Amino acid sequence: MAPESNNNRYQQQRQQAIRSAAAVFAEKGFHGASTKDIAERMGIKQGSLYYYFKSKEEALGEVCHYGIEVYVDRMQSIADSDQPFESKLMATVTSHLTSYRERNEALKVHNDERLYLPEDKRATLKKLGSNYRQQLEHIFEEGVASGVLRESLDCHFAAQAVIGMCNGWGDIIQLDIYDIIQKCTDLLLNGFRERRKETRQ
Amino acid sequence: MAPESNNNRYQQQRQQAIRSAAAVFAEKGFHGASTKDIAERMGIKQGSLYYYFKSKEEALGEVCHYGIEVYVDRMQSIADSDQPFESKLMATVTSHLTSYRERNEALKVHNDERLYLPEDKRATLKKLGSNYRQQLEHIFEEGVASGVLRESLDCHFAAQAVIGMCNGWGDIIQLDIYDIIQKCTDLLLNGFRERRKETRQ
Amino acid sequence: MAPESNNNRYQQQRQQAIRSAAAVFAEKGFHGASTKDIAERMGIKQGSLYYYFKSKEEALGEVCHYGIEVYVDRMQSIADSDQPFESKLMATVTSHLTSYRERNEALKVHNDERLYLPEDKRATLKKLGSNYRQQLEHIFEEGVASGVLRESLDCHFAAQAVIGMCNGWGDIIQLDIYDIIQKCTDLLLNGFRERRKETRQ
Amino acid sequence: MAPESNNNRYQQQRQQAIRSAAAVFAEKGFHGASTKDIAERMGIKQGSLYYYFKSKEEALGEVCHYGIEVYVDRMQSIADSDQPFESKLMATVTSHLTSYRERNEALKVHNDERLYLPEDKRATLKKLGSNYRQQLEHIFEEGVASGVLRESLDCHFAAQAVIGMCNGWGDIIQLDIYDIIQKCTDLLLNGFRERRKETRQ
DNA sequence: AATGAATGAGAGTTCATTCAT
DNA sequence: TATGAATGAACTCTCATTCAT
Repeated sequence: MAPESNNNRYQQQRQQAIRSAAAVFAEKGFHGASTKDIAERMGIKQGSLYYYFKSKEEALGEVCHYGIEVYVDRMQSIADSDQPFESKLMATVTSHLTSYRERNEALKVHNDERLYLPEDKRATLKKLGSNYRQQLEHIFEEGVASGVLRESLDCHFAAQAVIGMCNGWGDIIQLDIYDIIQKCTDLLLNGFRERRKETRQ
Repeated sequence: MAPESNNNRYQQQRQQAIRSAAAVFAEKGFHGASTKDIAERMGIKQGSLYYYFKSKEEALGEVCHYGIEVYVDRMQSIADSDQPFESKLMATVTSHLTSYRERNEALKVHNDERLYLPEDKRATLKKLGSNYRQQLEHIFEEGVASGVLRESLDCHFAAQAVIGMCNGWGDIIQLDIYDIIQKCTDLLLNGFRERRKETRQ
Repeated sequence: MAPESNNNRYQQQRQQAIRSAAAVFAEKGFHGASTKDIAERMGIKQGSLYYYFKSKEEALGEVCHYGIEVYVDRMQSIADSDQPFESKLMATVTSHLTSYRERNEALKVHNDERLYLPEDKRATLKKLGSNYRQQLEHIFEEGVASGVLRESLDCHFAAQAVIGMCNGWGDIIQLDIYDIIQKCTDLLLNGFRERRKETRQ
Repeated sequence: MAPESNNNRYQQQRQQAIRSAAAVFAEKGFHGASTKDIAERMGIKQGSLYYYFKSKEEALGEVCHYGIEVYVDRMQSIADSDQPFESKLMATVTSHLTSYRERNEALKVHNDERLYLPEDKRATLKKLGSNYRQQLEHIFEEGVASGVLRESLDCHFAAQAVIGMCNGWGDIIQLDIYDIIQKCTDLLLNGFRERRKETRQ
């Protein structure tokens, strides 16, 4: 039934389906959303959805994957680049915040609803996610090594804090994103305290 | 049928019901949880729940309210106190993180599931939440006024960032909470950057 | 939900449900019958059926069990009795044919639809069924030992043949059952019996 | 669209389709089997089945017909032959049991699933079936007339008994079929035969 | 001659809710 | 105060069937 090939029409429609599911799951949550909602948003009938997914759960899986993949890929290329620490940090924040904007729905679904996935799918996603956190940790370690960051920094904590803070802006999309990026980066580097003597750099 | 207020036994049982609902909603989400689940956790039968709530939605409302109320109250008393800024900040972080731990379930429900509430209930909760953020903003404003924080600080941003970062630790109950409090406060005040010349404290 | 106890009303209704399911499964087959059919025959609404069964499959299991239990019990008591072989044979045929009449529907369901049961339930029923066949075989062995039947008789074959022949009358309930019993017994007896000079009776 | 008859390739494919349907219906029952199952077994896609059948029900009709036709034809030629009674009986048992083996699936479907056919199709099949029974009855009548069987024999009963007994062996394909034929015939013969002084064989 | 895509009806199942007791 | 019983609406999912290509 479900063609494996590069059948173009099918793949396009399936992508459509994933985006529709993302939107609906983001709005109502996995259990709150019905397959009818998804199909309607896509402009097909409920039963037809099953031509593209073999279950609602599969749809959730696809959405989550779709939501996190770019997000992770970008971090990879940031980590691989050889900018100085400050640039990498800002690039990370930017990536995180703009990914959120572009694929907002799918990423939100990944963050909030992935727990309804079966164990094995969740494990796959988890690997992607840890990957992300580790890369970020590594960036911090480099920052410490290069002397930009304090010796005593708990890099694991730092990575988690960045992620948390960025996720906190998820809903508030209507703000000036570049302003927030700026301010976040500044906060992470310098904190809020009044700077004494001369300032850095 | 539903006794008016100060029948004591009734109020106790109702409180029980709210806590059970909190636990179940936190674990499975609002739509993923059934009234039977809630009743069972409470040790009564499904139908009997309706003696305490007139609908599942009402239960959600109560849980959310219960989840946020102490949280807000504490912020109030922190704001009203006259400690220096640094203390207030740490108190806030502490409050946020320990509220999360104590009423973890209800607070989690508030954060993740309140969107399923009808408009009016949601508005009430939102007011409480904004209240919280405003108080926090005000604390930052005092910090600026007292010279501890930089003149240029965007206090709205700052408040939001604190909330986001703290919320990011929600699931990670098994960590040393006082360590995290310490590190969060430090991050907010000083950032991660290597400190030059002399540091304060 | 489903009370275990000797709650009388519940048990009665459940029995009703089993009988309704038997009738409907017998008429339309397991897959051809719908839970709505069953509920309607019982005079309740479809959803209410699930108060008595947790799945359609469970209903099938109960019907099959109900169908075969008396059938097997009777064979037990025939085997345990100490009538001569001829009487036991006739009693068996009588039991088989009248069980079929009384619980016709449930027994038919057992014979035709039990393959849709999950492995474990089917195993339980199979044990009951083999039990039946073995008892019957044993009766034939006694017949041989007592000299009533020919030495060379394949008792396993004989038992199977009796069962097959009796089952063949399942649909044709409107006949004179005692006539058929008579004729079956006669057919079987004179086929298996050691041939003497002149015949008895 | 559907080509009229003697297009050869079409007829071959259609025959294929019938056999596939037989196999699938036999395994899962009419309602338990899907058109997709049938198509898959045939190596075509679901929708293409409708080039050969205009409905699933038509497929069932064809299978049932296919299942019973040889079965009946053989009985015809046995009845028409002029062997002695004993030979005809054994031929009948042999035919019944081996038809079952050869066309096992289609015949099984005829026996178990024909009830899902619409009234008129079922009537057609019933006529074929009665035909069979009547021919068999007639053979018994000849047996009585020729003095091989007892005067008092109920030939209708006898025919039914033979059919029942033979059908009882339907599932048990793995046995030595010639042994069963032998034993069945012996059982039947010596049961029905007029009892003489000495026995034959 | 065959297929991919879609459909609509109906299936089994769950569940919030009601209510007499 | 609590429950057993029932309900009806909604849900996920399956499937026979159609039809343009």
